Amino acid sequence: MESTAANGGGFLSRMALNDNKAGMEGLDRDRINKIIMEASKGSRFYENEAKKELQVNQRIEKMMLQKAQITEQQLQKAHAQVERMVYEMDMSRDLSRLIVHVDMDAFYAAVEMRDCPELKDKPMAVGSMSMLSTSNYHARKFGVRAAMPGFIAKKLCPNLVIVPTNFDKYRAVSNETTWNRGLAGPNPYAHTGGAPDTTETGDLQSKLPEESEPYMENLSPVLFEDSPSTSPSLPASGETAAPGRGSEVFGVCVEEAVREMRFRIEQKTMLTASAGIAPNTMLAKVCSDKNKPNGQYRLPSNREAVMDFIQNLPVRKVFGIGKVSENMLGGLGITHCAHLSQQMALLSLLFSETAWHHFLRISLGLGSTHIERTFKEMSVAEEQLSLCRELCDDLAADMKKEELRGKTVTLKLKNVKFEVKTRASTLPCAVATADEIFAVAKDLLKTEIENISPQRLRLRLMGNGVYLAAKTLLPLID
DNA sequence: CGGATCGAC
DNA sequence: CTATGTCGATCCG
Repeated sequence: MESTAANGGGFLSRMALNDNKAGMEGLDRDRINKIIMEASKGSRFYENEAKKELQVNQRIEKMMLQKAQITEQQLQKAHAQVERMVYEMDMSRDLSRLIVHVDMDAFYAAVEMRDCPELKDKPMAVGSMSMLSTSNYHARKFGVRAAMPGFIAKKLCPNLVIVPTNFDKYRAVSNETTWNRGLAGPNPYAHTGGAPDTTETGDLQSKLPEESEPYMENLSPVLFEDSPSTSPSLPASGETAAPGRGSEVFGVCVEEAVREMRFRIEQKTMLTASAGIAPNTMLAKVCSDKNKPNGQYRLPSNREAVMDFIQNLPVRKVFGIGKVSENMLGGLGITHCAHLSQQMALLSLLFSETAWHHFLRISLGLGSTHIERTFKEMSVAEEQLSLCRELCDDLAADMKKEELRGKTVTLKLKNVKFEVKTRASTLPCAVATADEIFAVAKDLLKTEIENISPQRLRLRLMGNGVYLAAKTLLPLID
C-alpha cells in the first residue's frame, strides 16, 4: 500500500502545527514544523502518532477504492435522494432565532497577564514543560499554542515564559462572568417576551477554546484554552443564548446588546471576550472566531448570507470536524463547505448515515437553534418547577412544528456534583401540548425532590432536559 | 455492552 | 536532562 501520507519533508502531518486558531496567521510554518518534528522524532508519542496516521491513511485508501467502484447509476440515485433531503432541510430552516456565542480571549493566559503586568509584553503560555493549556497572542506568533508540550514551545520560542495553571483563579473569574449572578445589574437584554432565551455564556463559565474558558467544578485539570464553544459538561462554554427573536431587543440592535455584554465582562474582569451572532449555534460559534480577539461578528439571519458564509468556510472550522474527518474529506478534494454540497451524493455513499447527514446540515449552514441552560445552582423547588414549565413550553412548540407527539416524557437532571440522571414516564396515549407534558414532567421532578428530602435537590443544569424519547414519537395526525 | 476512535478543550 | 492530557460522545463489533 502506497502511503498517501501528505508529507514531503518526512514528517507526520498530524504532528505539524495546527494553525486553525486565531492569532496563527502568517507565521513561518516550515520553520515551525521543522522544529516540532525534530523535537518529536523518535519519542514514543511520535511513534504512536505515526501509527495513527498510517491507520488514517489506510482508511482513506479504502475509501478511495470504494469510490472507484461506485457506478454512475448509484451516484445518480444518491443524487436524487440528496436533492430531496436538501429541499426538505432547507424548508425547515429556522432563521427566527439569534444565537450569541461569547468566548473569552486566550482565557488562562489573559488572567495571568492581568495579574502580572510583567508578562504583558512577553510571549507566555499557561501550563508546564509537558503540556500547555494556552498561550498569549504574542507567543502564538512563534507557533506556540494550546495542547503543545512546553519543551517544544521553548524550542520555538526560547524566551517563552511558562506560568503554571491556577485553576481556582480561573474558576473564580469564570463565576464572575456567568450571566445569572456574575454580571448582575439590570440586564435589559436578558429576556425577550415570553421566551426567555437567555443563557449564560458558557464561556464564561466553562471552558475555553481559542481562547479558553475556564473550567467548572469538576475540574479535571485540563485545560486547553482556545476555542470557544460549548463545553460538554457545562454546556455553556461559549454560548449564550439569544436575546430574542428578531434583531431588535428593547429598541437596541443585537450588535449593541452584545457589545454591551462584552463591555460589562471587560469592566468586571478586565479581560476581553469575542462574540459571534448568528441564527444558530453552529454558525455563532464559527462567527465568534472571526474577529477574535476582542471583536464580534454578526451573520445576518437570511438564507443568502448564511449560504454565502458557509461556502467559503474551511470544513475544519466546523465544530465536530477534527483532524481525521478533515483528512478523510481532503482525500476527496473537499476542503471547504462549498465542496461539501457539491459532493454530497458521493459522501452519502461513502460515509455512515449519521456522518453524511451531519455534513449535509453543515453544508446548508444549519445548526441548533435551542440552547441548554446552565445555572450556577438551582435549589429552590419553585424555580426548578417554573424552569421545567418553560422547557415544556419550548418542547411543545418544537413538537408542534414537527407535527409530532410522544408517549414517553423524559426528565434529565444534572446536580451540583455533575451527576446526570434521567427519569422517564411512559403514558397510555401520546401527548403533545405543554400542559400535558408538564403534568408528567412535574410529577417526575417532584418525585426527585421528595426522594432526596429533607435535603434539597441541588441542580446544576436542567435543559435539553425535558424531552420525549425518539422512539415513541408519533405523527400528530394518524 | 465494552473498547476503540474522534473531537473538544 | 526529560518531557505529549482528560473528558464525553459516538462508533463498531
